[in-house]
Amino acid sequence: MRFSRIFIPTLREAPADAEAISHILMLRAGYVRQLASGLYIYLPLGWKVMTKINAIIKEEMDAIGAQEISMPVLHPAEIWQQTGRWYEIGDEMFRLKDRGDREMCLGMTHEEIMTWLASREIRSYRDLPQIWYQVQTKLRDEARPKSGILRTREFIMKDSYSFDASEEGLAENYRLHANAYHRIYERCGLRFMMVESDPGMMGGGMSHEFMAPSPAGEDEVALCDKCGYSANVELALSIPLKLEEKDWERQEVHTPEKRTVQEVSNFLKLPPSYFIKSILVIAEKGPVLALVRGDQEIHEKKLAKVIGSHRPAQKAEVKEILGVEAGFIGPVGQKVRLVADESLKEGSYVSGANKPHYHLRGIRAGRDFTPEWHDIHTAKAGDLCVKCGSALHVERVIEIGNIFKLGTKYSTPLKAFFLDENGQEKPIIMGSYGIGPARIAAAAVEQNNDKDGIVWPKSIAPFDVELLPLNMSDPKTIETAEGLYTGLRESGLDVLMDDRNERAGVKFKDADLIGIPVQVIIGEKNLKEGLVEIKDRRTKESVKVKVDDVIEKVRSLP
RNA sequence: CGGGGCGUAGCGCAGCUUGGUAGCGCGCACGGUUCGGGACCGUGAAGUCGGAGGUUCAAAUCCUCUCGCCCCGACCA
Repeated sequence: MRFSRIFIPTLREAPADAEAISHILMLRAGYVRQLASGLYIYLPLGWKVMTKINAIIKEEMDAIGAQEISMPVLHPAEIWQQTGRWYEIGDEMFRLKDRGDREMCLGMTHEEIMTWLASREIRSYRDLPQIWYQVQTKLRDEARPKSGILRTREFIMKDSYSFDASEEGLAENYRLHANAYHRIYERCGLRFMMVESDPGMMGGGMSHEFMAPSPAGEDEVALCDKCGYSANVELALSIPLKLEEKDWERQEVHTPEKRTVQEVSNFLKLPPSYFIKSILVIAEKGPVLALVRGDQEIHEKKLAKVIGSHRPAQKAEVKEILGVEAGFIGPVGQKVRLVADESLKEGSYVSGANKPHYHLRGIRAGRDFTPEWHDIHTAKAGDLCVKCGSALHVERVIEIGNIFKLGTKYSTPLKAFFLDENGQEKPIIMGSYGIGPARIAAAAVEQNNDKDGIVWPKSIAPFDVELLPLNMSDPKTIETAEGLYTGLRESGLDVLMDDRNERAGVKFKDADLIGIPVQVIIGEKNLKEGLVEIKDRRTKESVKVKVDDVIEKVRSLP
């Protein structure tokens, strides 16, 4: 492709509302433009990248026997009502009515529709297993779209669904998908990891997420270098560091106006870890007092798994329910439901005395209060691994894919049954598996850039090579560039030639911004000796080679 | 949904406090000089100042409402 004929609107300055590096660079380099919040246009370069990523995904899906199909984006409400998700999912689902006043929605995922298809077409164990997939647009009315194409309201997703007669079959398809995903991300040149994750509203059993480390990510994972334990912090288990045992008598201490753990900690000259943080929340079934060690944070999702959805209590509610103002509350003597983090099982602690301006020192679980025990603290760096006991670290990541074992969550309500060898009717056992190609692209940019722009991994770069004839008024330069342009293309490479009548500096700047991995620089002086320069975008190192050797040299690059 | 910020030419911004003919840089068009890391000179086109209402002789500027976008949080198949 000739630069003069492809639309690449590069910008010298980034639009002020872009913050994430990938967002800034993709705007500046002319890959994408924003239509509205969470809605993006892919320009020619951006779409080429997406096409390459999708091609890799499709190859690997086909390789595990998955079959590509295509489903509508517009769905009748009825099917979603049958699984209950029509009611469970809130504002995130785009809903509308057709001219006949029938309720419809825009597809945010396709478990329902895939299962509907299976329910009509699959009758026998002989029809199983199946893997169906599509690369198709999803719509979700996100509460807060952000970071350019990382979180949008409309996005392309590769979603696949497995259908099996047995749990063993599901396990095999789950494993096949995990392997395929590894290959996909490797081929896309990403640093990534697979971690345990919370199935959330997808339901079903096991699930894993594929995560690309990046400060731009929205998730955090806890990792153990020693044994390989890795999990989203939403469910990561960890053991907070043990405390030196205190041999306190149970005793009230006067703590005037000292309310927060930090204030009392400073006042009593005791580390926060010797305190019990008591937080009152209001769940659907009533108030719950949640307890964690003073140096820990409660993880809302972990707590929600125990007590259901909940909200923090307001100050007036604390006074009314616990009989004491916030700041001096504690578990001892309270009648409300107590849910405590397991790290509090042992040891002697300080908590609020349920009496204004007093705290209680020397309280022990089991003797002074009896809570339900759960892991409700947020795993943090330095905590110990529950599997091997060595220190965990925590990393910020971009979620680039996930895999779920669904079991019969969708097949049962949608009556997707098959007859087994014995003529018994059974629900199909399902899995679902998603990849966001735009997130792969964004993660690739987040992980591969420098002060001058993007440095694409070779496999997903919009072009393989960029030719830079520097002086377009020099006939010899043009002749050489045209020759190489034809030759490189004939050798199977995708070539961008900057044939614009621009100064060298402009071409260099744009080439670095756009980030094509290999640059072939055709300058007048080198040409007099029959040489051109081949430059690596990542290292900025270049070698001079004879014009005749360029094609072979470029093709031999890793 | 809660908190914060911002809407002035394609992009980046100034002007608003203290109301009085809408500006700067980049980009864009044309002419000339230049030509290996975002050139220079000259000429020029381009803006309902997000929108509506109000105050005023007069509103980008003051007031009210509203829409949009970004960030933090909540939420997130």
